[in-house]
Amino acid sequence: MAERMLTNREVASLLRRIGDILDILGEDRFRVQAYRRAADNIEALGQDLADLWRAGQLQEIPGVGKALAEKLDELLRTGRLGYYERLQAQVPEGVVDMLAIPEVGPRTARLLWQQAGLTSIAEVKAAAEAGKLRQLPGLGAKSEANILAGIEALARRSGRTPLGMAWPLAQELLAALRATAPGLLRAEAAGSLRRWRATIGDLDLLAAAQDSKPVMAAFTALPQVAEVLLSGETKTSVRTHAGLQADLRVLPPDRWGTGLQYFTGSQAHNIALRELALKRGYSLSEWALKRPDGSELLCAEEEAVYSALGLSWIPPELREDRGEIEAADKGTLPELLELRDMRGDLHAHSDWSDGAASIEAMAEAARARGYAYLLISDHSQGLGVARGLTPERLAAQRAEIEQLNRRWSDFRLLHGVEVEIRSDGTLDLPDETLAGLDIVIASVHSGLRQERERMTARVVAAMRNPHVDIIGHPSGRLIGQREESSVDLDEVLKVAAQTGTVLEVNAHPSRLDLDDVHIRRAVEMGIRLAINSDAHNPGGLEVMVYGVATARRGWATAADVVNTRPLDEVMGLFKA
DNA sequence: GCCGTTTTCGGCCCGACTGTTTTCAGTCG
Repeated sequence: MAERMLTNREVASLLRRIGDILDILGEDRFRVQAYRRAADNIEALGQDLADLWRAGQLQEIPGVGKALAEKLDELLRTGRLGYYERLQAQVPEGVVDMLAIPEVGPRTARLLWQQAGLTSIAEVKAAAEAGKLRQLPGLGAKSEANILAGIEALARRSGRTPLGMAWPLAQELLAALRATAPGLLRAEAAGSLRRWRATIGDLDLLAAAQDSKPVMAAFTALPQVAEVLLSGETKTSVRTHAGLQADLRVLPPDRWGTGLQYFTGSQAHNIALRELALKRGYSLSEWALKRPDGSELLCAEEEAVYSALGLSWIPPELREDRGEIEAADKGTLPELLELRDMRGDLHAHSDWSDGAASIEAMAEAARARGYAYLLISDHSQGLGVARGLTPERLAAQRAEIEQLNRRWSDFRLLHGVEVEIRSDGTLDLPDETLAGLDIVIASVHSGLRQERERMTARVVAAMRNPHVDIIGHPSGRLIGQREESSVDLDEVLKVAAQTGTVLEVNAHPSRLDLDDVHIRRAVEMGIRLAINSDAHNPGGLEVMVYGVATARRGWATAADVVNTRPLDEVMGLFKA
């Protein structure tokens, strides 16, 4: 067995790398796609690939057949893959890296390598600057400039943008477009924004108008636009001053349904849906459902697209080709959780620790949202930077909360704490203190770089403490800033299923932790979730919408989430 | 490479846009 079991992500990235090399070598594109598809599905597992391997169930993963199962077996058994190593010997690493340059695909990378002898992005840049690329067959001065611009964009780009930053930007662009574009009938965000993915590549916007030209003109004239990247009759791409790329597609209103369906994606969902359409006698594109005789079935609404294919409408959050089409076909899609199902928030801070507002202000903000309860869960003593609370200050805080609770008949403050899970796995407050609180969240904030076994043991120890009710932001990731800790979430889920510990879906857009993939696995395992804002000021409660969307991406229903329940049920749940 | 209520062989989504082309290849989503 390998010294250290490879993570799903590491395996997926190796498979993608194989796909890239095969692509550059000019292999059959469906073989290339097979590696990429398998990589996606392994990343979407939510449980350790190694577990499936031990159970002999690798081929149950969609897109993994006999050949890939054999390769995965070798990889998991030995930590190496001979096939990959032989491929690596054929194409220099720097050539594979060139695929990351916008405008450079497999054919161009191969051309740059074999015809010009370039083997790294740096060499391509130097050659472009020296005007040597334009001499290559099929490339001209414009291509050379585009490649150079692509390399610069690559260096500038910091990867995908967190949902919490992209969403407001998209709304701003849409509002500006609605205000200025002549003849605009509808305009909405599509793409990964509409699917509420945790991170966004480009902003995908869709508009309906009889005449696209004035809409395109208004779009490129928006003050947010820094540069027009490409513009055609139905599609325009721009770079905004914020650095994000935004794509606008314009369609006539009677084709809005197929257009929105197409532009929402995901690509994998669209491919699977279009394959199904072919089986059911249609060719599906953004323009229409086309019958074999060439006649078109136009769909002004998205529901009509799915129903024409015999499917129930699929919520955008589920459109990742992870079984949603089969479920829609059988009529077994889950009734997803809605924002309005949320009756309270079980993670909020006040100015007793590192929050910015009084308990009273936080309570009134929660009441204004229509909540029936709010858990005040300030940090514990060990987190010095957050002015964490000692047992004595917690007792004083309890008195204030009891005082405030006399005020309302329709709302209740709950008293809790977000207790530190210390490096050795012990908790930062004594059991007798924890026993006196309504709900205890246990979280890791320090020692995040511990190795996997120790980190996992810490969290598991906390879960086994009978006073701990919820594990806060279980993976510790900060999107775009910090990878998740080394904690073995697979093990955490297994223990949660035993102990009944609730796992948090931290709704802050920089966390979204648990992520969608592990939420889905938790739901399958019957683990209860709490979707919490982790608010540090009254406005912070508003991030709940991101947490709900992430839970929806994990196929969660209201029944899976404890803070959809009324106060008495919640209290009963945590007392037990 | 995978996959199968039309197939175990022969399929594998579909279209927009650009650049370098005289009709199409490459890239992207």
